[in-house]
Amino acid sequence: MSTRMPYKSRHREQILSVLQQNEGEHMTAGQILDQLRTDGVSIGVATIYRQLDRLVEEGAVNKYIVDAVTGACYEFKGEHGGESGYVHCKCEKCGKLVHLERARIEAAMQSLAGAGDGGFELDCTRTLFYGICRDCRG
Amino acid sequence: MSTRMPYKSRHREQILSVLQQNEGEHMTAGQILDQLRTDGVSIGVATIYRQLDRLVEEGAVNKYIVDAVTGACYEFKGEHGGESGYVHCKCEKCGKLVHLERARIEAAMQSLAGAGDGGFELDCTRTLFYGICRDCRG
DNA sequence: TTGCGTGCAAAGGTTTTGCATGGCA
DNA sequence: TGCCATGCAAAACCTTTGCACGCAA
Repeated sequence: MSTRMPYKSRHREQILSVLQQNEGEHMTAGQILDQLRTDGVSIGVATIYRQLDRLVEEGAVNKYIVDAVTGACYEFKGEHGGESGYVHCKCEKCGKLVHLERARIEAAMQSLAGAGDGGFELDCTRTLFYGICRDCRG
Repeated sequence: MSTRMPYKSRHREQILSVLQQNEGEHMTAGQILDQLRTDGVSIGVATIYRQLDRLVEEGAVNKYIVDAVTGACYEFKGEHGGESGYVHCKCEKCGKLVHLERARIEAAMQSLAGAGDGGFELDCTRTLFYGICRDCRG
C-alpha cells in the first residue's frame, strides 16, 4: 500500500515527497514541476497547482508569497501542523530569505497572540516577516 | 510651485495623491490606474509601476504582496516613514484583510525586535501577518 | 544637446480554467 | 456507472522591458 497508488492522487504523494526532500527550503510551483520531471514523473502544471492547493488546505504544506513576480513558494510543514521550528524573514534590502529559530521569537509570538485584539489569532509560522538582515545593517 | 509640475515626474504626485486619498486602504497597481484614468489623467501602466517602485524605494509608500493572483498592494505611508499606526493581518480562512492598531502590538514589536537574533531587525509595518480573524474563530 | 519621465506594445511569468480521458470503486 | 484525478491547451492576469518621443535644463 505504498509503492503504487494509481488512482486517488498518486501525484499528491510525489509532490509531498519533493517538498519533504527539500525541507527547510522554499519551492515554487515551477521548481516542483521541474524536479518531478527530472525524476521522470509525468505531470502537468495544472495538477501541481491543484494538488498544492489541497495540500495547503489540508495543512500539510505552507504557502508563502515571497514576491509578486516569483509567485508563491511552498514548503513542507509536517504532520504536526505548523511546528516547523522557525519563521521566515525577508530582507527588504537584499531580498534574502532567512530563517529565524522559532524558539527565539517564542515570547514575541505570545505577545502577538495576546496583542491580537482578542479577536485575531496570529500565526507566525505562516507569516513572512520583513526587515533588515544582519549583512545589510552593516 | 505646487499646482503644476509639467516635467520632473508629474505623475509621481498624482499617484501619491490617489494613495493619500485612500489612506488606510490597500490599492493594487490596476486600481490606481483605474482611479487616475477616472480622474481624467492620461497615464500608462508602465508609468504606474515605475513610479510605484520609486515611491516604495523612497519610503513614501508601502508595498504588500497580499496574494499571488491579486498581485502587489500599495499604501500611503506618510512622511514619518512607517508610522502608519497599524499593522496588517490577513485571515487564512476568509481572506479578509484587517488592521490592528499598532499600539496594541507595540510590546510585541519590541519583543520581536529583540528576538531577531540580534541580526535581523524586524519591520512590522511592512509585514503582512497571517492568522485567523474573530469571525472565523467563531 | 542631454537627461529623464512617459506611452505604447510586446514579452515573460505565474496561476486558473475548460474539456476530454482514463482508472478506481 | 459514477466519481475524481489527470493532462493538455488556452486564457487571464500581473509585471517587466525595449524603444521612441517630448519636455525641461
